Amino acid sequence: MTATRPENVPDLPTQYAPAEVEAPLYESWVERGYFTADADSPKPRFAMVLPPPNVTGSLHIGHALGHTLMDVIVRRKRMQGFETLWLPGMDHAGISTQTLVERHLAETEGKSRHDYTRDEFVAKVWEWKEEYGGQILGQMRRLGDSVDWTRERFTMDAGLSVAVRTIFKKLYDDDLIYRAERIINWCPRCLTALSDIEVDHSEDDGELISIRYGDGDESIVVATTRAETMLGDTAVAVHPDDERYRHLIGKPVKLPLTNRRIPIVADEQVDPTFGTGAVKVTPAHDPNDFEIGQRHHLPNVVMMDERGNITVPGPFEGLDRFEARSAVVAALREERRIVAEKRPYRHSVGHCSRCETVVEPRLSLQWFVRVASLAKAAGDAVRDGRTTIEPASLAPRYFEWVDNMHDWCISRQLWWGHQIPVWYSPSGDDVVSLGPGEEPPPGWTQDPDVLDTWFSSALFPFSTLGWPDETADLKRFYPNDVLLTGYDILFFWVVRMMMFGLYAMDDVPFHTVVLTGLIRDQFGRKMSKSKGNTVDPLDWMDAYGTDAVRYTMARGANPGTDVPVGEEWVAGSRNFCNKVWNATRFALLNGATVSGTLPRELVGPDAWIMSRLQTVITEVDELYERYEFAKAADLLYHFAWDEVCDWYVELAKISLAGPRADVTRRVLGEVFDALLRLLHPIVPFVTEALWTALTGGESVMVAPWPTVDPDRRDEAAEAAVSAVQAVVTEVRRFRSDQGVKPSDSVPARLAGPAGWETEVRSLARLKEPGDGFAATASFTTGGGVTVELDLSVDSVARRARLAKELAAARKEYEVNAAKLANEAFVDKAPAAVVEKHRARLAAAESDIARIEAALAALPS
RNA sequence: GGGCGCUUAGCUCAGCGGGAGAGCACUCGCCUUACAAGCGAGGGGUCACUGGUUCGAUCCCAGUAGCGCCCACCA
Repeated sequence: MTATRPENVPDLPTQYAPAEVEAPLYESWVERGYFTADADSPKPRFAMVLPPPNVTGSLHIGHALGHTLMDVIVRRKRMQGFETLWLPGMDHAGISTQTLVERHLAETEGKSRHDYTRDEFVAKVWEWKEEYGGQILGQMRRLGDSVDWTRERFTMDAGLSVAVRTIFKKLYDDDLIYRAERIINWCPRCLTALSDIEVDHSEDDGELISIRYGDGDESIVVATTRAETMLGDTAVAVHPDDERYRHLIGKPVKLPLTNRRIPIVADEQVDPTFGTGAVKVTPAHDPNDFEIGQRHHLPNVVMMDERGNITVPGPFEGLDRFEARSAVVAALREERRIVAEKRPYRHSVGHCSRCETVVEPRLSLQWFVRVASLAKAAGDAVRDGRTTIEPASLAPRYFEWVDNMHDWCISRQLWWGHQIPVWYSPSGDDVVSLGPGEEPPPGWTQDPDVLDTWFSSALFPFSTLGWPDETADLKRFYPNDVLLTGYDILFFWVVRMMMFGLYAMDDVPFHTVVLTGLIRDQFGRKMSKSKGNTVDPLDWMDAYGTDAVRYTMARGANPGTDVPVGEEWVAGSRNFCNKVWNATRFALLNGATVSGTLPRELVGPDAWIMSRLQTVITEVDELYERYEFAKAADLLYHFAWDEVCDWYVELAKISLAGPRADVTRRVLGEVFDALLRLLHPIVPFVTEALWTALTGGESVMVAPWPTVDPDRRDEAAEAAVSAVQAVVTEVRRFRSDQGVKPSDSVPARLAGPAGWETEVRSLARLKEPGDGFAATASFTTGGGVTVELDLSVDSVARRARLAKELAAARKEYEVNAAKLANEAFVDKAPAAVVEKHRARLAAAESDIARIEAALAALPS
């Protein structure tokens, strides 16, 4: 701060205060329209899909990761001159929202959904949405998301509803949607069907009960984990080649606890090696049994209602499925029909992904998407490279899913959602699907069910752009360029967008799928409420600033891998922001400027840092193109801190006091201008505050992305500074070993590195030898620079250091000597490698000589 | 049962054929006039184990032992 303070320089505090800086910036960006895409712009375009958060949601740490990375991508593209569109939206989230509003109504009005008509209830949900929904949108602003708010959409809004009806009718007319009675996953608590992927499987403790059906020679033992479903058995199946049971095939057997007799059938599906090799068949309550039932024309006996209560008349009627299980087992035990019981028996059990209730396979009339052709197309698009998955290692997961996909159950027994656009004639015999604006004949009634939430989410990449209308946006921004999302919703969403995008638009919805990992805690553990290790990103933003949170996210994001985060890391990121703040503050206080010509020829540190900058720009670009966020963040961190702050700023302090001060002021301006622009996508707020202060420009957001100037590369300058760094570090090590205080300036004589003596003296705190200088200590650096100092030496410390260096040098010598003594190595290794080891051997040799001489010269 | 991946410094992770790296943590010394949210210096690793390929392996191959994730209709 010794330099004269330039006029009109903003007065920056010595500590970065995020709360004061961030708040006004975001709204000013929005007001100035920086986020708004222009469909008519002549610029190349870049479009990205935002995974629409649930209307019920609030920003969690996973969003913080995804949104940060997406914002990094889109901010860089914008600076690179692309017309960027990042379209925000929300998902109506059928089951979650309905459940939440039901709970809300119970609490506030003491009423249940059934106290209202369907229309009234849906109106209540909309009221709730207006009042409480969309919290996350404000939080996205806080995080800095540069989304185009003028195009915000909601999956239940009018336009998207038109898209849903349009594609439904198209699929229906193409025979790709059908209604059928199938075994589906049913949640007895949510009272709705679920798709396969809305069921989570876990290994639970159950029981395996072996039951004797029939008596005497014609009896047969079956094993089951669900004893209660025997009330719905309509057969026993065995493998056709199983000698043990061949004589029983086709014969009836009496079903215990009932008056029914059921046939013993032969079916290939039975595994003769499992249990007794005989299996009870309950076609209405098990998907496998249903298939067996179809093949053998067995009746479907439904023995349970939609809540999981037994409906078979008799002693078990009215019991729920779990009560019935023990009651049935007890009754069978009474009749001495239990042959074996294994408890606990661990087996896979499906749970509702929403409420964890054990899912009940249930025979039910539902709507399905026939996925075979759609999934094939989705797979082919990735196979032939029209869409690429980053990282490629996650592509097998995608293929595994699209190649083995079951038909998708899309009907849900809910009120909140897109009602299925199908109408039935009064007799129920005729069915019609109607597109938008089409009216059903009088007296026809609409199917009461709604569509799976993911049905409308799957349309997001084009429904939000106006489809089915041929809008300017749709022509301009479809297909999108990038979709970034967590690998956990690859199946839920990515695959379905691929299917519907290819079907409706005849083109992929996006060219690149970038998959991120999941957030974990600082010990790499999954975050969960039960572990108590969850974090709220907003708390961290309050404590350390948004940029610190964003930087932490970017720094952890290696492609496709999980991202551990911890509070100390956020603090470290905050420190980095503060470092950049103060370094820029230094530049400002010393008159850094971006105006005026930068001389073609630079010398000294100015030439060096400009050369390094070119390399950094090149490397950062390469990393971003490969979605290597962690490495880009790390590279910029080290360039900013280690090179710009620790060396260039210190060297600039020297030139600012000399004749080249004006050039250095200009280079300082150039370097910080570029550095702030390079950092902006990751840490938009602090860079905006600093960049506008430094340059007086409008906004770093719309400043061009730095490009490489090859003429600024200067290998000689880089080599010179490397040599200076080596000498300075050696002198500092010597001082530290010798216990010299940092503030003590030691008289010293040195020659070299040529032309850099002033810099070395300054950085190593060595002063010119005055009258009466006595060289009481000296050493020669690895680079051959001899430094003589007026200093009394602690021989013990010095000897310890030299001994350590000598050991290292000797080891280096031996390793290289051994290699070079190996004829096979010299023969077969590339010449350059051999040469390198020769050079290392020579260096080690001279180091040994130098260190031994220094040791010998030490007083004993 | 299928598929994918991991094991590198105390912790979390990069590196992936020719000299073991980062952040945090740790030790010592410093309020050196941008920054103590800082500065300087330092310590710390038979790169899970066993074989193989190679002139050369943390890196490639095989096996072993742990750990993790995803998918699947095993009663």
